[in-house]
Amino acid sequence: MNLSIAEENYVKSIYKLQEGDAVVTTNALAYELETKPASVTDMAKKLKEKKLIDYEKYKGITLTSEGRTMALQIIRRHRLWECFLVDKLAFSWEEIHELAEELEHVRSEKLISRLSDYLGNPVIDPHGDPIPDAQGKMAKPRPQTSLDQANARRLVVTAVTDQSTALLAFLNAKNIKLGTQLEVIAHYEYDNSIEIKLKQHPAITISELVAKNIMVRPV
Amino acid sequence: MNLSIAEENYVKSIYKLQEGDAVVTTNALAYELETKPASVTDMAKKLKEKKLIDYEKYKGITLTSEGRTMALQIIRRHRLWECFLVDKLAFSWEEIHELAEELEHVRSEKLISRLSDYLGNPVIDPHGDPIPDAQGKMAKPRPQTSLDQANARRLVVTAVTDQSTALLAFLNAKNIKLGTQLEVIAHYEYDNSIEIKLKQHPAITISELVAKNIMVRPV
DNA sequence: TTTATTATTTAGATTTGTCTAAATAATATT
DNA sequence: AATATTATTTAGACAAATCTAAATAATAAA
Ligand SMILES: [Mn+2]
Ligand SMILES: [Mn+2]
Ligand SMILES: [Mn+2]
Ligand SMILES: [Mn+2]
Repeated sequence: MNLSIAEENYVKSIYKLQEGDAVVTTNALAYELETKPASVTDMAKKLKEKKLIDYEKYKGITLTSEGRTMALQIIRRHRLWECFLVDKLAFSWEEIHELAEELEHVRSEKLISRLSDYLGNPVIDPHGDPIPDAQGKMAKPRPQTSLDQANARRLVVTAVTDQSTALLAFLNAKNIKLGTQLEVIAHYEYDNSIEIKLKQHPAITISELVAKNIMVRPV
Repeated sequence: MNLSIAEENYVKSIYKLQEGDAVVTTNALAYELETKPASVTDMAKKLKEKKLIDYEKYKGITLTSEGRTMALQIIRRHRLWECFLVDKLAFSWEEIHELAEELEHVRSEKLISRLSDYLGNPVIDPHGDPIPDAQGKMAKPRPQTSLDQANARRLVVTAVTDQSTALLAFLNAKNIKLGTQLEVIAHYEYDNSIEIKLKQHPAITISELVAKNIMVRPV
């Protein structure tokens, strides 16, 4: 089945909001896609018709297995293009999401399999997210927690859950990237901010919001 | 001004059919875009409104200088992606046009300038067509003629004017590519076919239609 | 358990890009 | 010059994707 660009964006967003099994609400999807709830309802009917989602009025949306397959293909294309932009064209991680948002809609199995080979068949993208293979299988991410909930002291950054330019630019300014090792110095109860130290850098304090979006594992 | 994908395809096709200065007819454009004349008339009104073409009822279409600028940008993107597909992903020249037809619509100055750098700022694409630079300037192609009109005996292939998979696959089968040197053995008046010989290959006879689409210059 | 609030859907429009069929203009033929 | 043919445009329709405003359902608060 051949999806339009709009349909692909819906399917991808539903996958993202589902996080495994949860039901996706009309409002949440409208917010994610920066559109209006009425538009989501319209599209939900179409996607149901195409058997990509399960949907009953007022009951929310979930992907069918066919829909999930579609989503994983789109995500694969998105993340491979992100790798290309960073590895080959020297873009930095906050610039690539928007571009990949468009490149992901060029549908060609052959193009993507060649691109993957060319990049050395990477399994994680520049934000630390796993890349599905041609069959839709993803490397199960190694156990990781958000920085605000980590209890070990010495940690390594494994992913970033918010790909907004604002957060990524902030992390650039603080020299935090994937693989960066850091040490937790203190938790401040008052605002849940966290003091951390990177090698060769003075200690800095980051807000709870930032900490929630940095994924880490014990080094 | 931001063009839709459909508008970009129209502008590019108009540029192609204009060949410098000629007026483009409604029918010719409909044929080129595989659409209907009525659709072309509708779009012509929109493009005129956006000042990308000069158009008066029944008088045909020409690009304004703004339209030409747009066309050259799209062509630049198209041809750079073609280079990428051949040079980096090892596609062959008959597979790339369709893919570039989609990739060309990802609009990002920065992406294209990085891609161009990455490819070594090529000035001709895999079909021998010149690539406009960021300002829209193209290397004036070295004087070349179609094989059926060449009068020198020893020639080198410089471009192919028809990018159809059918022709390109034929040329592959006959080991003819850009840079291939060949010798004209005979012209046959009856059907205007031409006998040619490539080094290390037996002589072959090619039809007038093929010869018309192979561009050459004296070696 | 009513009532108020929030979430979702429907009704009806709009924009973009396309189409078919019919009308009109331009060009070619007799 | 009249007629036939071809090219182009118009009229009216349609599908996709979106929107606003109004109606309805679900949920929370009183
Ligand atoms: Mn997208
Ligand atoms: Mn990513
Ligand atoms: Mn195109
Ligand atoms: Mn080309």
